[in-house]
Amino acid sequence: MNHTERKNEIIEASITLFCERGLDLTSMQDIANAAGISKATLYFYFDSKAALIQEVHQHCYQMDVDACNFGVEQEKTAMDKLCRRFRNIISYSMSHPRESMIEQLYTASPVYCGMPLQCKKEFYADIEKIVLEGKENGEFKESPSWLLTTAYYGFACQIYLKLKEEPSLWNEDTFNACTKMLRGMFSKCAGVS
Amino acid sequence: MNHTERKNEIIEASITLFCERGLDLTSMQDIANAAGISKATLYFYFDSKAALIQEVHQHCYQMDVDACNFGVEQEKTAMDKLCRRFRNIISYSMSHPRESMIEQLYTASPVYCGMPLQCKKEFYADIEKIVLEGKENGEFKESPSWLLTTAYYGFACQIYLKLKEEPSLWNEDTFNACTKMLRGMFSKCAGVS
Amino acid sequence: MNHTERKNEIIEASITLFCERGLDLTSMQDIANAAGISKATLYFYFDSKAALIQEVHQHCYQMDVDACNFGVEQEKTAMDKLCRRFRNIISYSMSHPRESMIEQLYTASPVYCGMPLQCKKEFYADIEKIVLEGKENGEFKESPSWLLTTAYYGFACQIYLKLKEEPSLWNEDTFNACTKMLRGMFSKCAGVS
Amino acid sequence: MNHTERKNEIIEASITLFCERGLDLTSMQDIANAAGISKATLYFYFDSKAALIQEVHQHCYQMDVDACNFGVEQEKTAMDKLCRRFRNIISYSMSHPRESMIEQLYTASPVYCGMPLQCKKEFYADIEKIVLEGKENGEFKESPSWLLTTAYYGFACQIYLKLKEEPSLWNEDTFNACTKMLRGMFSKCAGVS
DNA sequence: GATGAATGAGAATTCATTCAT
DNA sequence: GATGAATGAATTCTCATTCAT
Repeated sequence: MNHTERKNEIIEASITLFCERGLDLTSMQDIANAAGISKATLYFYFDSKAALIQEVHQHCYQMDVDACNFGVEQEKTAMDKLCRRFRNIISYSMSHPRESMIEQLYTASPVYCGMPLQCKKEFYADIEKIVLEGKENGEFKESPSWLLTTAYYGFACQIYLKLKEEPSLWNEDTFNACTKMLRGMFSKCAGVS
Repeated sequence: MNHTERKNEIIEASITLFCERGLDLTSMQDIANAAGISKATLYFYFDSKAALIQEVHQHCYQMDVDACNFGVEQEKTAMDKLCRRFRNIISYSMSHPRESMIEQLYTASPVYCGMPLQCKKEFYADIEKIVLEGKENGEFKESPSWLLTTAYYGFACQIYLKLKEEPSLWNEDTFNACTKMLRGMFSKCAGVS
Repeated sequence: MNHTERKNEIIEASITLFCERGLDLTSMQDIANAAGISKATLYFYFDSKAALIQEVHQHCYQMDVDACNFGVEQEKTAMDKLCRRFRNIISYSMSHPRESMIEQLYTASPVYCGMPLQCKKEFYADIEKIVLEGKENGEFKESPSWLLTTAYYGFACQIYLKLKEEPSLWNEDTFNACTKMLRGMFSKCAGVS
Repeated sequence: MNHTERKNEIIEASITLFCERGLDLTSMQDIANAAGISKATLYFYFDSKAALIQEVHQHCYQMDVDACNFGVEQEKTAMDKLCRRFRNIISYSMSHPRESMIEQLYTASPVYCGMPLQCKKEFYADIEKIVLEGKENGEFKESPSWLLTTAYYGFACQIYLKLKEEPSLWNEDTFNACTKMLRGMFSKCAGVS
């Protein structure tokens, strides 16, 4: 096993433990044990616990960002892109509950992540790009783009949290109901009643 | 100072520290120091750190629930109730950032709160009641009530997180834009385009 | 046993261990064991190892300063004062070898004591006062007072180190030979040959 | 670079680090980094940290011994030899502060050097030889030769320590004042007043 | 010759909790 | 009610040393 492989193994073990006990209550000893190496060896791969957490989060975050963008560009309308992206978010999160949780743990920690939204920059940028596109071509409401972006993000995250607790709710009907709500939120004509 | 007053003082000190360092990295000694009492005395008021965290969260959660429901019943339509409730959420959170953060910290912790959504039961119940009312009287979409409830909750939470980082964004225009989006999400006629 | 007594007990235990193994190779665990308390209790009395070392050194240094000055003021001539002081230095060091060694260990450490001579300020000041007195009343050489002071201090310290390794050398004859040398070093009339 | 050159490079790096952090708080890793080699390679050149310290000290000590004896034999009187030696000591120490400090660190350590004076054998022997010569030919006092030797050594060492902190004090006047004191200490006729 | 990888032992320090006073 | 004193267990991190390659 080479350096990178061993490092990934440690990251994998860390992810599992962090999800079970949280970042702070998981000790380096716990991680070393789970990875089948000594504590000292753990420090050979990561300079400190903070550095390990950083890398673990980066690993999970990057997977998430990539998964969410998959196939989005091929959709034609901005609305279709948002919906595709939504499906990606949920699919990825449902199939990677541990990685998703790492992101939540990291984001929630006042110690490791001071600015919750700052540390999700790429996410916000990717969504906002679609929002701006939708506003420019007249698909979307006149609402400020930060608001549309934030609303979309909150919608998606919360739906995921719900589905995580009751996975059986995730099916094509649910997805359709979600897109209907997204259209209501974003489409120019909607909500003026 | 009587028992309850002193207890509240400890809770206040805890809230501040928990926000700065997180639940796990704040020690009982830190709290005792901040409250101006000895560590041993702290244990006179709270059986354990877990119990203290529990009470601190309960304190914050209850304030939040009460603040969010304020005046909601007096609104006529379900939509108006949701909007009123939304304004309450944001107003309360903006004026009580520490208490709001405690809720986030608690909810995010896999140790103290296993089921994130379960520990927000009242919240969900209160929202769902309005949602059901709206569906019954034909105001709202046919979407499953759990979805409407979840979407509303995610929308509100995320908007707050954004406003927390940029408080100047919170004004009447923003509120109007939010209600427009909420109508789009919930109103029967919207988003069918 | 009250706080101060227990603290002194810890200092005593520390002195012994530091002499045997040096400052850095004596662990807080070693000290706790020797003092018959737990490591955590040790930290109740001293904030850190550095603080403990500081206090241990201060304790030893103060004893030394006091012992060396004993009876010096009652001597008439500056030369007699220097000789009396010399006898004090040797007597104290011979009867307190551990405390003397602590001073050497501390002074020699680039970590704990950056400026060796600075941390012996009182010593130098006490000697220099006598030197200046001797120069003013014409007893001593015209040599710079820093030189006389330094020479005296070096002389005394090294004699002690020798006597420590061969204690049987310390007797009245030796003392007389020493005073003869001191007179040679300091007296105006001497060394001009 | 051959074996010896590389070894000397390691010794050089060690000297610098030992002076900054002391013997015990300098790690083999620190030294390897400073020498630009891996920790494992370091063990190719030195069997253990103790062996490295031993060699580093020996290196510094030998330089010191050689420098101090330079030209001494060519002086005629024992007194001139002592003075020449004194100048050598100070000159060497001032131009090799790191090497001098290594000797102090080593001598002060109860772990590496149990008998401080024993480990300076050559020094003592070299000085005592001159002292005996001076006593035999009637130049020096009748004082025991160990005392004269020790006094000389202490005088020289302490003057150096002072000059190290204030190098500007070292000039020809100071040297003359020192020789005057040495004469006072050693010359038969002096200090009998 | 050189080094990446590994580790057992141990370092300083902290923590939640207890209890006699 | 309040606290000084105490501690076992755990935490992060380091160190000298080894060995297969």
